[in-house]
Amino acid sequence: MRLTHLFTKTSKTAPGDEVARNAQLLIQAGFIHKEMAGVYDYLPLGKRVLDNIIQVIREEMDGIGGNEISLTALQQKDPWVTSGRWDDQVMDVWFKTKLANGTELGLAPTHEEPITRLMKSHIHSYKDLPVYPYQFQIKFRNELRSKSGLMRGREFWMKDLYSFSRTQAEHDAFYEAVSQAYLRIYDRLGLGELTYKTFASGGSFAQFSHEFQIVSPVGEDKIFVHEPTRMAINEEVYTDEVLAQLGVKREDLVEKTAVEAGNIFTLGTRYSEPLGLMFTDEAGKSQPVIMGSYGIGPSRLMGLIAEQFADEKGLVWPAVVAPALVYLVLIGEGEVQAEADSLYEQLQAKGIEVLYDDRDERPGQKFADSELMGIPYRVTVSARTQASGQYEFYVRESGETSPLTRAELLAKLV
RNA sequence: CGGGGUGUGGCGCAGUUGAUAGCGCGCGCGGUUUGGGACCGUGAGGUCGAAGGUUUGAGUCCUUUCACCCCGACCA
Repeated sequence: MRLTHLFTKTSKTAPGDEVARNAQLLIQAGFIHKEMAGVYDYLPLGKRVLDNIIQVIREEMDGIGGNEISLTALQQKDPWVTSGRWDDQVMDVWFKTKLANGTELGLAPTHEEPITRLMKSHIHSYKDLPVYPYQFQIKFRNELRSKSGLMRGREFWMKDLYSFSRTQAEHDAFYEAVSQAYLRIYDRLGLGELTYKTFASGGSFAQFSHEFQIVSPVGEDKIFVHEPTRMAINEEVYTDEVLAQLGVKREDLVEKTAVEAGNIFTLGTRYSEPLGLMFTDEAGKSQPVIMGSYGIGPSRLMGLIAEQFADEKGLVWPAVVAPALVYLVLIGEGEVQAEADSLYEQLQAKGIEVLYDDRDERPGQKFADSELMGIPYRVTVSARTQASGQYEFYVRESGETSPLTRAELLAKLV
């Protein structure tokens, strides 16, 4: 993309009403725009980052047999009444609204009820199982207090996967497959070293659920990490009984602050039973489907990655999620511009995402913007580089600069 | 929802014991510049969050209210 085609602007100053580093930088660099507390618009560059995160998750979900769908945000009251979760005392984050005729509706904070009801049209026999629908969707949660920029919004992106299995063993195997896929996701996003699969409270059908906690000073959760096994325990289940059960000793655990970036739940028949999602087994007997739900918040991950890798100059995106791989700086006009144009075309033709700074701006402004935006690599084309026959290649993360010919540059990027 | 803080051009801010608003950035125009956020000149842009009140006079004082941020309680 040419920057002359990009409508967003960077700002020299951080917004005064944000304290969270992720929100400050993302707004300053023009990635997002705040509508209200906990509600943000994604602008072109921010949308790319979000989409890149989503794509990594999508690939991993498809890899374990997921079927991508898109459910509605508007929710009919009935299935939620049936499950017992329409009550504001039970589900205290509801946004509720009404049809013109007065019928009550809700804005989905999660999707167990509708997906369970929906699957009744498609699951009848053991031959129809197991299945794993998932989606990326904006969830609505009326939090008492939103905070920390993208980390905790009232409207946020979520990947929610639901599993429908015949037996507990079949469920357990898939649960483990999701767990492995999640670890691969955090790894690919550059967060692997910081991620701990964490034991958390489970519910009626399992003693534990598992959270994927990413160690970060801006976290809201306290976890106790067992480094040798890279396992952790959320403080909510940090008891002597649990420690004994998991075979770890208190003195081997280190307390850390972390951000919950994903969680996986065994639901058992919590929803299938009341909503009547049954299948006929091999013996011709009707059985409730065994379910699980598996969430990851792509928007929270975006905030976390922004926060985690930023430095004093601005954002620093890992290449997989960056809005572009290369920031191409043009300094000059005429032949120099023709050279930059041709490089831009060639990189694009090779499938490399490039932000081409073809604006009529001072070099300093272009350099500063490339750093604020956190694009992994910067290539400068100027009269100087024309004369030497080598571009200036700059790595955002390390700050290192080196001269490269076009062939060398292509070899490095492709 | 309890406690604390903040609302003044697009952004960041100043505004004294009350006298009808200013600075920087950004933006328009003219010119000089062109490898680290240039410079000179000139201009546009604000019912001071909202409503009510006190006063000859309110950005400033009083009341109510809305919004935003932080801490706490609660959550992907």
